[in-house]
Amino acid sequence: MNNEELFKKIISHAKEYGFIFPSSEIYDGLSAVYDYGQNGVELKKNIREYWWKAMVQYHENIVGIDAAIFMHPTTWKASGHVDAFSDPLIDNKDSKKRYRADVLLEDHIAKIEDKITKEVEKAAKRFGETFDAKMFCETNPRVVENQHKIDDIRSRMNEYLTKEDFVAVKALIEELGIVCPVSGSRNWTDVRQFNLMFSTQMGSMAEGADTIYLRPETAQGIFVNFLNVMKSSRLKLPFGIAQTGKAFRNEIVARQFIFRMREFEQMEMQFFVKPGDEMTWFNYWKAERIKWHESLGTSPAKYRFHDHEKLAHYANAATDIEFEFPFGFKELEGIHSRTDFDLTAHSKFSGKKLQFFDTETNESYVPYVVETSIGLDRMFLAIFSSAFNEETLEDGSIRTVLNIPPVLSPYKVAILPLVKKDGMPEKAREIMDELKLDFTCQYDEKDAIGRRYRRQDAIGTPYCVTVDHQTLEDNTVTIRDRDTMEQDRVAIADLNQIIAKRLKLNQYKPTKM
RNA sequence: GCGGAAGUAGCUCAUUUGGUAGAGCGACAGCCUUCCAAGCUGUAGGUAGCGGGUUCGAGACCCGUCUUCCGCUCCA
Repeated sequence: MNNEELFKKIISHAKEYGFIFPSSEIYDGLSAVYDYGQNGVELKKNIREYWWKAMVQYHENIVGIDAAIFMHPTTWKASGHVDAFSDPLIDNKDSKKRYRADVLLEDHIAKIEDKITKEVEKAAKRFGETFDAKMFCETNPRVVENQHKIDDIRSRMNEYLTKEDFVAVKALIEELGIVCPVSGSRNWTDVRQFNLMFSTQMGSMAEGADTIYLRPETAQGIFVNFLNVMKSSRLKLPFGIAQTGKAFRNEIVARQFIFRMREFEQMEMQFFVKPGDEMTWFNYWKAERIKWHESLGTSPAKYRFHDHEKLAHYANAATDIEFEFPFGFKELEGIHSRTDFDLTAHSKFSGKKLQFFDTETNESYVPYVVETSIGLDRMFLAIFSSAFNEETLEDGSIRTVLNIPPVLSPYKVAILPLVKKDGMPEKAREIMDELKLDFTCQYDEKDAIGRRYRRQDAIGTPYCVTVDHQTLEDNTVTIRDRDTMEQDRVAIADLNQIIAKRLKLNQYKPTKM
């Protein structure tokens, strides 16, 4: 089976067993938007909790917040998102090059301006010292005409861009006969507003309402709360602020199932450090995060670092943790040394002093930031796709099983009466009522026992507790392990403790800072 | 955005050149069953992705559109 087939199987398994459904499927779905089903929501929640514990609960100097998705519009000016992610773009179909439509028009204007300049220079030479450039420009018919052209183009361009009338922008480009500098052709696509950020209006009146963006990353919610948290928590550098939550990006091409979605969930931690210490912490978190991934038991060969050579405007070091998805190694998590870029920018735009006062040196300074940022949906896909297995058993039959790390499994225990008589269902219900207080449990009495085991395998339940005839005599049950299919006989009274102990096995423990 | 492939029941797929839409599995109800999906009986579930065209008649042919997957591109 090749990877493409495997990926298709994984996607249909996700749907068939209630992990992930296409959004609004009864209306044909919505491109690159997905809903988590009854089992998916549990797995996703467990991943989030596993991360949260590793970050917040296990580190005394890391706290969490939950910032709103809506933020003050100036946030995105300070962060650089407004400038970086909002342009009218047009592609040349022949050269496949993409241009900003306004830049193409400005270049065209510049060419006309060149013509005027040359005209003026020529005249200046001719008339010598008596030459009055201003008078010349106002009276020379060719210059006047070109100047009119420029004014016309510029005013129309500004009008169309303000109105976001991109059809008119394209028409203008075609009317002016602008060609692609690379291919020299006029074979243009439509002008499209490339705006990575989703926008909406705050205030129900259309007039006077402010444009509000849905956050394209959760990190800014942490930066704008830096002062609040520092002042209310008594934390000293180095310390971290963690957050999980939805972010939104209007990707041009959103693909590969839940790998690249327009609405997605991030798990981010911004670690504030003393300037100069950032590389030490960058390396600490690099090692720590890979350790976290490996604690989940997926083969280390599926992970690798990818150091950035070209750095973003805010970073002085950056690496990705890449995971081998069915469609190849792709970014799963980013670890970035963001310097003081964000706090300095917010300081400038807000006028607030976003600094830490170091009582050891009696100095105030803007902390540097080391960020770990992981896509929750991507982590879900990483876990789900590597857990999906079709095993060939000794008798040649095939078992479809999700080898999800037990700590992350949607259901921890299934309680199954061997047969639906002799009081076994009642006994099983009794056990279930106890266990469900601590673990997510499923009860199933329908069909043959073997089939019920396979049903649990398919959703990744690590333990099946079976009530049989012996149970009725001595209050013991069998507990079946999903991965080995082996069974142990244990006392009902010990079940809770045994399961709890097994779930804790190999769990992540942080390295001392 | 460009190119390729696909879309019939929850799933996998039939429906010979156009002639009133079917099976297996699954689900549900019941029977039978002492341990790894294969026993028996019954029930439910589809205006064939959607829209239009050709035709006496379209799941099938044509056009459009939507969605998904793959490659390129883009993004990070």
